[in-house]
Amino acid sequence: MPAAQPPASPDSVERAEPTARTCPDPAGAAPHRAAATPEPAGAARAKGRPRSAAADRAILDATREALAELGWGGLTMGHVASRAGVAKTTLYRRWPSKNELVVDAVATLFDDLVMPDLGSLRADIEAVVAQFADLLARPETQAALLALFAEGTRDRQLRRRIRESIVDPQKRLVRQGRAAAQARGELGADCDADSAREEVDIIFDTIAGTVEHRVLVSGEPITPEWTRRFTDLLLGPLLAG
Amino acid sequence: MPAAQPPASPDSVERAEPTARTCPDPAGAAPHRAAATPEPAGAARAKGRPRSAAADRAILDATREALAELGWGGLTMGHVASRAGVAKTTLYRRWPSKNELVVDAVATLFDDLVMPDLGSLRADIEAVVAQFADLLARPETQAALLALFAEGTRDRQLRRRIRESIVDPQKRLVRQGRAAAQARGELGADCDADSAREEVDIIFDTIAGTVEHRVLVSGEPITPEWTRRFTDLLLGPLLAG
DNA sequence: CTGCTTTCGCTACGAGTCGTAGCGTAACTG
DNA sequence: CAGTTACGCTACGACTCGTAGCGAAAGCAG
Repeated sequence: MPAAQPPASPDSVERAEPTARTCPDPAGAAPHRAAATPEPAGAARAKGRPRSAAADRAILDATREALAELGWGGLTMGHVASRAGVAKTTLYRRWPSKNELVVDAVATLFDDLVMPDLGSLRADIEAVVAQFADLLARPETQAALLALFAEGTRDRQLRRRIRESIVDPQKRLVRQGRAAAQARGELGADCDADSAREEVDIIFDTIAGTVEHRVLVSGEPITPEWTRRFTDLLLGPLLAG
Repeated sequence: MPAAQPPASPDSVERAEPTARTCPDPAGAAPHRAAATPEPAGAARAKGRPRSAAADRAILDATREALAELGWGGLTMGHVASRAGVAKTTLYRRWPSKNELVVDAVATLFDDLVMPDLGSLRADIEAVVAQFADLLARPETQAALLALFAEGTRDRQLRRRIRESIVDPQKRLVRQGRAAAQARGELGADCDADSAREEVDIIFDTIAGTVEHRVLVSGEPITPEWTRRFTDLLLGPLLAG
């Protein structure tokens, strides 16, 4: 017996303002295709009915909600579609699979992290660690992050997408913190660009990896006391070098 | 049309020596049951046909092979069963789901990690990091570890099982390294037990989390140069404190 | 206004997996 | 011997996947 789909009032997301462009892939969701079209880039082709920006937002919101409620394993494309008031085919027109959809849905959560510049390197590090811990405490993040990383170990394309959308942008926090500390005189100037980038990478992997492991694997909370001890670990050689 | 199962010679794993006890759960695979049986523990009830230890090994081996070839998402219970030359029901009699099966299949891989005692804390740390990096380079480990951690964020029972079988046992490496360094005089004696345990925890989370993040998320290799710099990070406050 | 193009909601489909049940048989104990 | 448990095998309903086809809607060029 068919008719599994509820009425769901299909007009609920139609006819909305086409303002915010959180659109995942304006030129088609096929990044693995190697420039088959003649025109190189840009050239916003406005032919035919445009894609509903409201549907984009409804889908991404529904994805985050479903992640929080059902977790990674419970999240299905059909579920997201009906929750967003959208047909399943509409999802597949924009994202090739669950993985890419969740990357876009979760990436925005990480944009809220900021480098506060509190006047000392220690205070800045502790503040960022606390922010990251709060982010990892959210159910959407918990459900999505490690599962995405796991999928990324098998799918190079996906891993690249995760890095570009979620991981690498956060390295700005380390760079900003270093710059602020250098301006204060807490840290010396960079010797050369390569060495500086390697140091940023190692500090980033250490902070991100350690906090993730503490929260998501060991399952223990990030207390101010823990943050202080962890910051001790980072500050020792940093201030010395 | 049925007959999807190949002949597979069902006797291939039957009639084998019941020696090695890598058996996952001798008292039944229901750890969530709260001691319903009258007898408290032990009391090896040997009634009826005993479970085939050879089947246990065949299943765990097949699980590791399938993980390496197909990854976490490609691993199905039916696939493991036919690869092990065993009925699917036999799997479900021992493990309630894929998650628990993979925990047992992967746990043994981590037992190979050893604390070498090379004469200095730095050499010991670098050796353990290199071992861990090698372990994380194996496809079975890559496919399983992060996926298990991800599932564990939703399933408390599973997370406990992961910690008890895979994660926590490796803390011995940190304890052994500390003890060796203390014997050499590189480190001072412990003040109290609580403080020592917290320090072991934080060092463990830092090493495990950072190396995992570097290899599995950033996807960059663990070079001797990287290991040296990372060890610098750990040694600074350790030797000072 | 009339075509032309693309998106949309909806339905339907084959393929695959899940976890369970039932059956007859095998293995081991007392 | 009877009693008990594990095993291989088959079959099942429920579910998800990703795709195809349809008619209708929403834009743009003329």
